[in-house]
Amino acid sequence: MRAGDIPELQKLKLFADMTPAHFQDLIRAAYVQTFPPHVDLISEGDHGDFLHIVVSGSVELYSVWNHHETSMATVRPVSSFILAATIKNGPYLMSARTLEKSRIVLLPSIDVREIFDRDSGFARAVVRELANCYRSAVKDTKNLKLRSSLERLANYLIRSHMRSNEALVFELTIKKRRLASFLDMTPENLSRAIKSLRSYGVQIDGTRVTITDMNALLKLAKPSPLIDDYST
Amino acid sequence: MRAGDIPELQKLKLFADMTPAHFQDLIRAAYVQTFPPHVDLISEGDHGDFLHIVVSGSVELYSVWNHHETSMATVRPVSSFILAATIKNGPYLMSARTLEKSRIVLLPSIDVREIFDRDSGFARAVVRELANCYRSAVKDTKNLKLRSSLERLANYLIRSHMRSNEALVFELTIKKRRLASFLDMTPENLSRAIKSLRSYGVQIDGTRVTITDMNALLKLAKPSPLIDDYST
DNA sequence: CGTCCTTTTGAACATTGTCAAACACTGTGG
DNA sequence: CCACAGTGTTTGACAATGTTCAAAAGGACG
Repeated sequence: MRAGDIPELQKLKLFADMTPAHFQDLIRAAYVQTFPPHVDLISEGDHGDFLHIVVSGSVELYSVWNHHETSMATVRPVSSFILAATIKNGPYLMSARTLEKSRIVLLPSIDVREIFDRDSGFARAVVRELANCYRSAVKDTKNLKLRSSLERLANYLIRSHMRSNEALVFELTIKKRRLASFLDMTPENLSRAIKSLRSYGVQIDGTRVTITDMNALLKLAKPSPLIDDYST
Repeated sequence: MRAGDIPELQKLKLFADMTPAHFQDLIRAAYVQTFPPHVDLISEGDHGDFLHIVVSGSVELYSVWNHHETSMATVRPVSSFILAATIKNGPYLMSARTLEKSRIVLLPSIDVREIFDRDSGFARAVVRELANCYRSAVKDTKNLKLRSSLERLANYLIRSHMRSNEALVFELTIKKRRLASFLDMTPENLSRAIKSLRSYGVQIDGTRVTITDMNALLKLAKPSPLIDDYST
């Protein structure tokens, strides 16, 4: 692969501060692949031989234990995933599958670790990225432990609202089934929670969300920059 | 502060790979302080001006939202905490308080960031540390989402058992109240869960845990290296 | 138009949380 | 050394929350 092949890669902050020569080295052995929807990319427990980057489409990170499955996150372009396993040269802690047709760049972990040792700009970018990942994960834990499922749903909607330029009408970007799992609820429980939100000025019809009383919703959700991520 | 003042610091993998000169620079402006039990060290939302290192005693990391508090982790010697906030120069996501009389080293964040930029050995160590923190946090989330409270307790006991050299009789190192919060249960619920574990060959009397049927406990807990940390 | 999948609804059930009270443990001061 | 206060833990009754199972309703797509 060459530097110009995937211009989207340049958008990644992870690669912004490295020397062009090292960037070349990094992507020389990389390759891009387009996957159909619902294809397993990696499986937890496997060894992390590649750093993955979603160039288009979207990828679900999920985990399984004792026949239960839970949705951990959705990765959207342009972002890398499982950086920690790559750097640590350890097993993946999460599985990943495509949600839709997706283009994925695969960077051999060994090259990532090698360039990481040689290029201090890249090393710093890796640190920033890992610090962000860690802080997101801490926020996830707080969200789960400190809030009820109704409060988690309310905050999820507020985050979605922020990401859609504060529109009061917007579309859910994931299926309700997966949203339920992401919020640690059953689909039935989510369905009922959605009904309960009507008394807080939220209408959800199919995938279309309409917020009619933001104050009531905020009063319930009590969003906090120390728990909720308004970036991404 | 001088390099020889706190020999315990040398034990930290975080400082193992840096040049002695940079280590000197890093700890020059640092200071050690001994705190009584139950003293607040940092408060979430505050700005991260110091990297903290527990030299002796122990520290609880906890979080608060909407008048609820939850215990996030216990930091034992010799470990740093809130490295991510230091590196990111961002607000703390968790509060910290001493659990007992504790000696804490305080390293000015600005120095940590400066040496981080100059010393690539240190930078790599920071990356390793953050990657570990992130992976621990992911495991926490999986533990919370995939397991029931009884299963979390069972796995907590198995981890404690491993840490006490696989002894079948050992002491709980934290008060049940905090353990409950850490496991995301109420004290009452924990108390009942402990009783339920009797049918899985676990007796808990005060702080003394006795495992009489490890097979039964393992069958319930189904521990996994992809969720449980047997290190620390 | 069916078929498959998701979502919704209802009812029974399980789990967990809340509140109040009893009990146990710890350390203090008399 | 004991009485006692203060804290932490346990227990019981009950309420709230969340899950399971079964079935119906709605959508997507060949």
